[in-house]
Amino acid sequence: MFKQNLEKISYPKIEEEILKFWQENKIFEKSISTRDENRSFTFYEGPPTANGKPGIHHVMARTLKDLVCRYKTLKGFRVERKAGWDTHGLPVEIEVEKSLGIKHKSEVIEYGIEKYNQKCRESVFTYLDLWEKMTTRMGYWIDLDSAYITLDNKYIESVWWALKTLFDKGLIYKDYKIVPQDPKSETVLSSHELALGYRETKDPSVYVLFQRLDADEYFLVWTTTPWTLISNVALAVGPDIDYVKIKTNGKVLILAKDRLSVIDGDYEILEELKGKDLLGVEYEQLFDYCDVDRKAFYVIAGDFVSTEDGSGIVHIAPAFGADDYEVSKKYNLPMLQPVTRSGVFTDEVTDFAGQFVKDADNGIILKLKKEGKLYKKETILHTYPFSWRHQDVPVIYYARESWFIRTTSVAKRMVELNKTINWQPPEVGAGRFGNWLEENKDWALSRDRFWATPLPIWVSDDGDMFAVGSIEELKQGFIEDNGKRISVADVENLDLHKPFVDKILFERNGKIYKRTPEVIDVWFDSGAMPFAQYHYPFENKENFEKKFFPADFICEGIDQTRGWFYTLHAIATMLFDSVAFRNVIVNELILDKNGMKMSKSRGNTVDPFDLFDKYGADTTRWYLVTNSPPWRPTLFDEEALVEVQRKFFGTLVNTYSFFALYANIDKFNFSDSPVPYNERPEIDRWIISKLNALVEEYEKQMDAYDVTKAARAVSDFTIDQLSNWYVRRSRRRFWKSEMNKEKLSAYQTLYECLVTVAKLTSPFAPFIAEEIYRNLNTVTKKENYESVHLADFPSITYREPELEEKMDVAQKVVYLTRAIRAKNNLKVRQPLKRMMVVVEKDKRDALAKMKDVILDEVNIKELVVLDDDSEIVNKTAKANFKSIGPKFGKKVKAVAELIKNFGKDEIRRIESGENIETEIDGDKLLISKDDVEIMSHQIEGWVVESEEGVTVAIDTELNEKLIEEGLAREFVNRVQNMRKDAGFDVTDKINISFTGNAELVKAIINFSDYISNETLAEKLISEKITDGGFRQDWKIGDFECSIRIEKI
RNA sequence: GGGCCUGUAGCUCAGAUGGUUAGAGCGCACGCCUGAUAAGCGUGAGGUCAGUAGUUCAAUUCUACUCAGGCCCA
Repeated sequence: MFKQNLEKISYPKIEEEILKFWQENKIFEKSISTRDENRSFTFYEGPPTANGKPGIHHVMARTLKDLVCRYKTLKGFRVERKAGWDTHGLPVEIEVEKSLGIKHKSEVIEYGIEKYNQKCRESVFTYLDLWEKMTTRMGYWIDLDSAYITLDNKYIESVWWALKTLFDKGLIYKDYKIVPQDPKSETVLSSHELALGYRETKDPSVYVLFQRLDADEYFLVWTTTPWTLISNVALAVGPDIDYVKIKTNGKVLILAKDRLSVIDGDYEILEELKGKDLLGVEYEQLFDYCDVDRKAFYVIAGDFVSTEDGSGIVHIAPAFGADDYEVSKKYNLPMLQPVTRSGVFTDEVTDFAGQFVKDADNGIILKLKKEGKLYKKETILHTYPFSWRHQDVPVIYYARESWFIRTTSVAKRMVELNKTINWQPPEVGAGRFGNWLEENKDWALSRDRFWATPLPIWVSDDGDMFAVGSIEELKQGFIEDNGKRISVADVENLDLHKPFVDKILFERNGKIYKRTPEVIDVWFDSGAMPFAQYHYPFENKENFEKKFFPADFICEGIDQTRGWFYTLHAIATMLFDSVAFRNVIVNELILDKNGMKMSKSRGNTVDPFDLFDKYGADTTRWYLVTNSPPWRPTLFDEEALVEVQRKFFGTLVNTYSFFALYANIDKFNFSDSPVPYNERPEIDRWIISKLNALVEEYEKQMDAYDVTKAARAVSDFTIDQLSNWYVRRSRRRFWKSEMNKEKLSAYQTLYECLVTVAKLTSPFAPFIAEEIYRNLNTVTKKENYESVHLADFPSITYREPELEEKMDVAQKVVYLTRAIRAKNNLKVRQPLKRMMVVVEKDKRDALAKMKDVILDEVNIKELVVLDDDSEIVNKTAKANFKSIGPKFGKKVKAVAELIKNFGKDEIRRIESGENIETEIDGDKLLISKDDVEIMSHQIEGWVVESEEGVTVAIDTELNEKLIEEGLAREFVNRVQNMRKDAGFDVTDKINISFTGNAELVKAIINFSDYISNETLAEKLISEKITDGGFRQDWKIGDFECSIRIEKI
């Protein structure tokens, strides 16, 4: 027996059962182990940080990942996929700091790094349970048991191997760089971290006067960071920019000519000069807190100087700006940095010592004003980065010694390799990611924090250094305990984190080497996952090189462009001169219904678990994939989920239920051999052909990673073709009591459609697909798979394109006919005498063949295919612009008008292939057949409807017989409704008694065979209705009528 | 300020190598159909295809600019 009443079970409940089934029967494991080892499809899981709650956008990314992997499995690939967790880094530390009430980095040291890192380690797994639950519940198949975890020694060892390799290649170096840093955590921010904090803010915008040493003149200089003025060492001008010397308010000022608009009040231009004329001019130090050890305080050239804002003269503070630092190296300028790492002025700056630099702005401006060095002060609104973890803490650009990876040395290669990656959507790869690579800057690798992979570089007092690339090498080091050296090899439970690794020393050539204290950017951890997840090169060397690298497919959110996508790509390029991934789907954000970003503070987030409980994971997954392409921002709308469930899943399940209901009645179990396709009725061949067309389309889209189109195609087929046409049209064949070849063919056909649709649906909605597949296959045992996810992708078995086209025509005619009936208030139950169809010649044959389908569908007795040159067809002509456009150019409009006015005669001539000669503006023109579209819109005296070359007309005249038949149909309809209301089974036989007026009774009697047959009535008696049975009163047309039915 | 994307019906989305009737679903109104369907079908109302300019015989489609939204980068 096929399982029945599927439509009455809740989706979440089915899903729970399927989950149990998968688990108990290890279906996921089998979906890998049963696939050929030599046909691997490699997928990389981007490790989420498990210390935050999973949200709906994670469901989106995971759905995409899962469905591609499941699809590839269907296609016979072996898709091994390991889960992974990102466990290091500042986000983890921030959480721990919060819980410990730590506000500043120094407090961590007081608290104890060992204890602190232990807390970090513990906190990482706070949400792991939730993540695993979500992963399992949504049906995301990934190996959670063998998940890679970035804090594991093995993982770190692989990362160290990578770092040592880069170090030995000379790609890691130490330098000053101006880096954005979070003054609160005293930590350098990576560009991706920095990006999180940009927001609009008000800052002072001040114009400052720098006095020339050689003249009583002033340079007018603009800045939005007054606190950096204390560290000023030079002024930069654009050598080719025009400057002016002006007299205003009794002072002589120098500024760019294009910036004169910043001058308040009247001025007089004294002199015009080029920037290069100013080079070398010395000026008086603005504030004298700091001494310099080199020549400073003069005008230099800077190519970054613009006249878009400010005064065209840029103040240079090498410690606090990237451009500043670059240019200062060129001129060998001193660097003044009277600011601590936490953004506070040092004692040197006596007036502002201990003040946070941004807070000192006002005081500095006041001092300038007092000393007459301020020209004017305004406030500007601009975007400025703030710390992404500490609200209202502005990022400070600061010169720090840092370790860098020389990614610029492979920048070109990265660009080249990127061109071989298939990005979905392509513009992210070519545009966003490509541009980022073009502008590549060296990767700031080090972080002065605690909970991360330690940088494995050991340095001696004289600056000699080496990198350690394995635990084996580390064992050559020692630690000191009470003055005794203990070899690392003898240490139990090695932990490759701080503070332990900091205790390890090496002695080489009589020198002692100590580890540099920094840890590394967590993004290096995740970028190293292709090899680190397999502990390469210490283990799995062969498999890695053969199978696990590079990935065939990855998928993450757009926010990973500069994050994981970049680090994967950069590391793979540097280490293996290869891409890290061949195909990538980039998914966009999920916004709320109103297009707002979802965030905890807005309270508009969606809890995935709620959705799973309410609608099921399948519905959620299907919705996310089909609503809009994943690489477009999705506006999340819960009501649309309801619709998805009703429309697609409802229809699919009902189609299955229909099949199950009748297959059980007929004891169909597919034990007979299949009826050859070419022996099946037309409608069966048609749906099988359509089904195969769907498989083709699906495969094409999936292989192009356009998963939305693939899923939409499945949905359209299921709803429009399978359910609303095939099943509806074929219902009667299933009702028939006797089993014959024709009926067998119907069962086999519908069965095949359901199994195939289940397979195509399975990557997207793995639960319901499993349910349907198993319900079918367990009974028939047609395939030897215990799960749809172990099955093979359907192969193309049968196509009959001409038949598909024919049915298209028939469907079009039916739709038009129904439109006429609707417009003229002619119920479909009322049979009509005749319809006429006018079509183009090449479709006439198709139409004739589809006659029966059409007539049955629209309840009309006769179909006349009309010759379109028949007298009663009225034709009009229309210009074919595609043809006349290129031919007649400017005369198009006149020609079109001419064609529109063609009469019967011209149309006939054109149709017979004759050219029509005409004259416009004195030029002779020839209008040929291709230039004209002939339409047969009207048939004289008939109601018509037409569309794209098909015109349908129906004869609305009724006769007595037709009216009687209409009444009989109405009667059947009432009886059927009663059967349903009475709760009779579809196979129950009944007796009917009825009363009504003479006309109705006559109709019923005349059509009694038809009525009995339709309603499974043994007796159909016109009599006074007595008590008993199930009775209802009806109005049929204008007639009253009472009906009683009883089960026999 | 720069880069990329988006703007089509009240809402969510299709589509168009440039061609004269721009589609679907939801919602609304009316009607139909129902022996699987808490379904389905039809009709109707609803669109200056964001705006402006240009190229062209012809632009919603191509180009430029503008506006609005989003993301990324400064």
